Amino acid sequence: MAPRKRHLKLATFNVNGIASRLPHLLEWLAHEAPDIVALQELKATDAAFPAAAIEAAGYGAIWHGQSSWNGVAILARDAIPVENRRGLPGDPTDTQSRYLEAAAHGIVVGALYLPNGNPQPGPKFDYKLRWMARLAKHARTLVDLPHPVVLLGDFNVIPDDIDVYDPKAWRKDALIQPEVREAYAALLAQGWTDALREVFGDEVVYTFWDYFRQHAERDRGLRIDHILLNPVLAGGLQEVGVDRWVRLQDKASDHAPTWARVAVPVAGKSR
DNA sequence: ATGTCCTCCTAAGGAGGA
Repeated sequence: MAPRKRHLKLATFNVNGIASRLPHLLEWLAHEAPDIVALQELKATDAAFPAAAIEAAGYGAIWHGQSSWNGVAILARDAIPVENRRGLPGDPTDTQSRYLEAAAHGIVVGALYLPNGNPQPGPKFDYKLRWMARLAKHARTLVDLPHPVVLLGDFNVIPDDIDVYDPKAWRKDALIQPEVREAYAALLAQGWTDALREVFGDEVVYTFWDYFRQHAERDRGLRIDHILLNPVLAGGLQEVGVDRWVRLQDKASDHAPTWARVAVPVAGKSR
């Protein structure tokens, strides 16, 4: 008998303020029914997280908030994520809420909001590079696990020139600097599969459009929200997508929900 | 160089971040 599999939709969405984006989030959850969701830029304290509304929508959640900035969460449809860790190891003085890790639906989920790093050069860029080094060190402990692992979120990295509408316009930006691209490439080289690039091949796909000059309407965007699969999970990659309709709504976040559909063996039924 | 949107602080716009 063939091993039984089930399909899971894994998504990441930088909401740019959970308080102002809650209606969009709930509409998107109802419409697309992702199984696992990583949220970034909650811009809210733990107490202000709208757990009741999200639970009413059918999702269990864990979150790591912070006043004004940052803030990440993991949602699971009809399940409560089991938390593994909050915060990346390697710097006890780092107080920014940017990493949360949990198990849900049989998958290890590392949800991250990588530092923007602008202006560059400067202390914020240095922090970005240090954070990426810490991420790589931790990711190394996850990639070869015998379980499915996904590392997803707003990476604030433009991996290649195809991932930005105008590389020259962004050449001084932290998201495109050679050190940042090299750090991202080195992370992938551990054995992670960049799900969107894997499926899109040499086709352009964006996940973020800034608020200036009607860039969303004109489709002048960046690909900076990424979904990385370890080898166990990459074998089941089926389909990817970006829900651009969410970005084109009124009062939208500057990011669109980005997702990958994967097939995973049902626990205990396959070998 | 510019533009736009979100949050906080605290009562009206300004600062800081992206």
